[in-house]
Amino acid sequence: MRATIKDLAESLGVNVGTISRALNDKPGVGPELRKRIVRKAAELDYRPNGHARGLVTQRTETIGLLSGLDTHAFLSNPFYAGVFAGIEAETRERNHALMFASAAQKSPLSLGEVPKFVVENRVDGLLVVGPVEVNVIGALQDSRCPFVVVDYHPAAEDLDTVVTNNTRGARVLTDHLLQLGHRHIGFVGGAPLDRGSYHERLLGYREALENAGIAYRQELVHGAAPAGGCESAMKILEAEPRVTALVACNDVNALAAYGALRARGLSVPKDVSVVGFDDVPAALEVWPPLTTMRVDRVGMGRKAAQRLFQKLAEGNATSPHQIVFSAELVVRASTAAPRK
Amino acid sequence: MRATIKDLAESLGVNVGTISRALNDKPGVGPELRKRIVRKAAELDYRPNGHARGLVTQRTETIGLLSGLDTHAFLSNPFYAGVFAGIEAETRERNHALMFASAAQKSPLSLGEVPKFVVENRVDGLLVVGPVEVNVIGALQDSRCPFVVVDYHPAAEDLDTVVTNNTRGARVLTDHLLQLGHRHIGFVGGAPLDRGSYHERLLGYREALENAGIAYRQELVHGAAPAGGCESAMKILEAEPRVTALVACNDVNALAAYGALRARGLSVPKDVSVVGFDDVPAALEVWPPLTTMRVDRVGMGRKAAQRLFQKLAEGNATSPHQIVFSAELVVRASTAAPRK
DNA sequence: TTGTACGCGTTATCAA
DNA sequence: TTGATAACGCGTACAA
Repeated sequence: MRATIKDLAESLGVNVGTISRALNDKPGVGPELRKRIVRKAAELDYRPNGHARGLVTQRTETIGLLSGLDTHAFLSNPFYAGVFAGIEAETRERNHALMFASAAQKSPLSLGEVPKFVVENRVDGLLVVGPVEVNVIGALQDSRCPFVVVDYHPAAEDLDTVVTNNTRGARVLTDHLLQLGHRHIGFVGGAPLDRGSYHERLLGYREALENAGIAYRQELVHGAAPAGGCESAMKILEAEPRVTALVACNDVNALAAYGALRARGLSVPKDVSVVGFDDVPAALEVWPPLTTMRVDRVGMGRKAAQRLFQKLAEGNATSPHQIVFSAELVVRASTAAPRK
Repeated sequence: MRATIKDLAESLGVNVGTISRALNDKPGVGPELRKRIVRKAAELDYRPNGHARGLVTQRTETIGLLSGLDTHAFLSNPFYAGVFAGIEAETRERNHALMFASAAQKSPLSLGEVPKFVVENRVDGLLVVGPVEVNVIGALQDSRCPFVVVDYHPAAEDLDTVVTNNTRGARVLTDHLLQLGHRHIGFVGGAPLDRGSYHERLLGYREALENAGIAYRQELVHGAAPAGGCESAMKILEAEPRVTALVACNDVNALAAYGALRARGLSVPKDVSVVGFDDVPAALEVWPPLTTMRVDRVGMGRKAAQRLFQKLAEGNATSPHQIVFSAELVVRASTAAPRK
């Protein structure tokens, strides 16, 4: 059994209150006694019990990370893995612990329930990563637990968010293809496509087309299942064989589309150019290396955590910030002028 | 402010003890009163405070996940992502929360410090995933916090572990190459290579070679940095241009080796066959699809969590179990007979 | 069946 | 500067 503050007090013949003050660097303890207490604490390997402390201070020094996606899908996506890593780094540096939970579709959380660790007051604040059901956002607001949303910005909600400029990014990518001379350009989607980042990227694709005077065609847009880029690309090529370029909602789906093209005997970029989004490590390892938008995913995670800590310090009363990260076009070998 | 058990008691005119019994399904409450209490609790949205409960029960209904690697490296590896997902699923189904921390090289944890959430009694048990410093294992044993190690088995320690049969797997892979007729086979390593899974895979590679009467050559083995498969493959090919096959310590490094081969104008599998380990999703998406060992990583995570819960139930006194998962050879298009 | 009261390990507010 | 003691919110023996 680990030593408690009481053991420490008894072994030194002083009061527990004094121990507490000494170890928490509060005034009101003689320098000599303080020395003795600190030494004895190290000797007994005393560590304050988190629950007891949390009970009285109402702070847990813990923050929660809530994924909008199913856990496996979340972690398999290098983008989210980077955000997670950034959050973890910032959290660790501030001496806070990190809890994880997922509010995926089918889970009770998606019905507007708040994660266990929130209702039980075991986290000081929450980082919501990725598209979550709107119910969840509502429940969170009711819970009065400070939170910041990363990579998602529900329309018409005034929240603290950290997002990428998705629409602009997709427009830049599509413009790149248009400038190369492409006219028949498909969009390989992801799930969900009706909201969140992929939706915004679809919007950017559409904007770029319309600016170029090219009609938006529903049948050139496909994708609902997570990591279903291969299937989506297949469907697009069936619907319109003249397609010479594909904009994918992210790198993972872009690389999956490579497979579909290979299966049809089409080569990248000679027959079809492909662009992705996120610049995941694999984008550089495949052949041909993928043209994509680079996003500072670790930085986004860090920034979101920083904002959350700021809210915690300021008492959750500050007006919401919307922080936008810009993505940067990285041209590689997966894009070229269309054939002939 | 969230309602406490006291609020609930007062609003019903009964005692807090009765409330506690009613809500925890303990005997000693009349069915009628119990009904009223349950209804009122729902009405006030009462949830017991985790700290207060943890303080008295000495259980937190939380388990910790400790990564042996740096967080980014950990999450970027689909193998570990799968283990994480399995752990999360099992944990969630048992109504426990999950905390995450990393005991990477440079962190104070690696010097034998135990994670904050362990010393503060905020987790009931711990899952250690991947190769950790031996100091950490020692500290954990001293802490008397029940734990299970996944994908790592320190030599000469009698621990609860869940691992893959790495040596056998690498032998199977190498035998596959030998049967195809390869004689000059390199090994693309990873970090760490002196212990843990990659070390065991190296052993299996070595065993297979020696069984086939082929001398083990130090210069055909390279790799220390994480995800340094490209660089390692380069060095091996420089050291011995006659190499016709590469065994990689995992799929991620195998795919990185593809890049090195492309850079030298070598084609897979015509010039050089490549095999990986883990069967990550990308192994199927690249060209050519990778011959590899399939590992049930989600199952390993689940199993480890199950074992941990079993230990918690049985009071940590049971003798350690070593659970070994077998990997399965998946032959795809990245392997063929050597040229000529 | 219900109520009382103690204790879990801290921090914080008083007195001394 | 130090000590005593009351919270914090809950579970649980024990008494009624």
